[in-house]
Amino acid sequence: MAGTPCGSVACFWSENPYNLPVCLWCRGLGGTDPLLFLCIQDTKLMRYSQYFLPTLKENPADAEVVSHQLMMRAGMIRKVAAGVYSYLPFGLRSIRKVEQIVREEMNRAGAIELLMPMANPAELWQESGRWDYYGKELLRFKDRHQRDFCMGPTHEEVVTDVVRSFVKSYRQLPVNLYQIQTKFRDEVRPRFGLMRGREFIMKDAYSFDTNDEGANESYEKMRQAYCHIFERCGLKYRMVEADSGAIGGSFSHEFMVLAATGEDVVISCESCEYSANIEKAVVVDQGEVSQEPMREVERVVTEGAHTVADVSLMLNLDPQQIVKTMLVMADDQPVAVLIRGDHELNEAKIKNLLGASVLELANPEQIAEATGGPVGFSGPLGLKVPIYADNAVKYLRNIGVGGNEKDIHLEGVNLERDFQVTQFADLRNAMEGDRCPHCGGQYSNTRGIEVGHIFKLGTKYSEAMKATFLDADGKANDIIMGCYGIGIGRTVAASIEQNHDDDGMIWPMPLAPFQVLVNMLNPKDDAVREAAENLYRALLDAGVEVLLDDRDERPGAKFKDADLIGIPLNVTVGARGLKEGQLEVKDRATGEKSMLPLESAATMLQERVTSALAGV
RNA sequence: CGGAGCGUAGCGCAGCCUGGUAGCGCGCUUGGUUUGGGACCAAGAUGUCGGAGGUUCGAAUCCUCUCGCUCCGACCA
Repeated sequence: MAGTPCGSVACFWSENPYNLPVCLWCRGLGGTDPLLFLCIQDTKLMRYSQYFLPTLKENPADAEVVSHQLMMRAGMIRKVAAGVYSYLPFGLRSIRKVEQIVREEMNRAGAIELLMPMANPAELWQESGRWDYYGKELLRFKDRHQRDFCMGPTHEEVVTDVVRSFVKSYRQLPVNLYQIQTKFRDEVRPRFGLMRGREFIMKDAYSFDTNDEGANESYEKMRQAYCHIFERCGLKYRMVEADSGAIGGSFSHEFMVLAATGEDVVISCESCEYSANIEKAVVVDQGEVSQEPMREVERVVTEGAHTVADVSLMLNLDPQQIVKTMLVMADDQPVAVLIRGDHELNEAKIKNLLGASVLELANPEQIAEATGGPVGFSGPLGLKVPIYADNAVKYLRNIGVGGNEKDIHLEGVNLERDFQVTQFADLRNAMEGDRCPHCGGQYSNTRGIEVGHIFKLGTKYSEAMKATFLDADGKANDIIMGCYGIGIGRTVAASIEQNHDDDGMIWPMPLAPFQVLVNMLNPKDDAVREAAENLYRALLDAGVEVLLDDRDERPGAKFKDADLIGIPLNVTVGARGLKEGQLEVKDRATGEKSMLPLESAATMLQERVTSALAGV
């Protein structure tokens, strides 16, 4: 279709039958820069036959979750190593959409973009103490001079170093710096494609304030920006209270995209707005001490009974009447934790209660040493280690517990009379049906994918790294920090987890790699070809991101690919509709089909794109 | 790091137990017929069977080591 180049500098163009300029590089129509005579249309105008969008009919063997499978099948990503991916053109477009939304909202919230290096010198990490603390997740390497480096898994050190070297006065604060950058965390077990990779794109922002009030304000701004971001992405999400974990700091919220396949459990109140990560969700201490008369302690042989379920059967007691004794090592010190049989221990809560930096379940040797008995038969009687108990335990009478010797449990055991507890606390996971601490409503469970996390850090890093400012009185103070992350790739993956069906992905308009797919059903039919090309041009002129499927494939194959790649609006240009002067539009999400008159199709499609973006 | 499993054509897999010609489906190439929901016919191309060593006349197959990958667990923003 393209003519012969004339050889002059300007002649990257030629003419086609429609009298439109054709770029000789990409063979697309129009979209050429009139000054440079170079095609600049790569972002808005695309022909499938010239594009790079290799789809797969079958699911790859190593993809377990839907988002991973579909991203592989739709040619969005390609695995390079465990947890390390190339972003192929179609996938990258969606990544860029998320980045752009994030960038706009961060800028609007007053944050300023910068870019920090992936390779970090060890000195900065030694200064904060995390070189030793971070563990194997930190990918370390040496340069040719044998100097230690690591790949940045997060950038508190680097950004604090930047700020401390330039910020001297309270007049220069507050400031909030962010970047969108590739991180590396050498995860023990990367999985689920982009959901938990080792290398991943993250937006991380860091706020610096002179006082607590300012820091809270910065935090609040970010909280609001995050809400705007996830709303604009068209995702169903919840903001939940979270445990601040290893990063430290005083409070934090997670942003969870709700999806059945989520790795995290979100507890939310059915009656009010309260939502929390299961690690954090408060369990209200309530109940009445049982008035059952105390029985005598009785030894029962419970051969081979290791689990609460086994013991419950053998003792003929409800799991609620059994208390399990779990031995944990808190910074290498053994501690016993009592939990009612039908409850689950919450390790984050006990870790916080003890102020331990490392907490793990005791191994069989440690259990034997602390209790004198084997795993599965631990009990509180006669224990020399501190005993912490969940609140629920204090309301029980005549409980069943382990006997600290093989195949023995005890019945009719009672608090105070038979054993003492060092301290009662909320130590279990919240469950469906528990009471909300704010309004008394009921908890319910949902699953979520953590796509954002905001922390109020305080002075943890500024203190360690001496990032100070002079206040109005000329006195040096530690800068108060906050940090705010968003997993970009994970947000794309989460969107797919939340929006797909058996046929493929269903993009929300704001994240869709293209907004409209024009399916030129039979490219050999002149009328079809011309109508499709014209629509394509018109959509382009209207600023719509459009992919023209001009491949000479069978209709079935093209429809299947269209469903798989999930572009929100699919226009079919075929001989059948053209006879009536109509085009068929299918809404990928609802499957709803409607006919559009040829002349006004582009305008109507543009309106639908615009209103979808506006969230109407 | 503990447990399980898998590496054979671009993708999905069979063959291995019981050693002897490397195979199937999809995809790809060429020609023809087809064209509104993954077409059909014909002809093709594609493999150091993850790597190294060993046993054997002979190894995809048996043995040892090694590398990579996946899943469960532990761990983790």
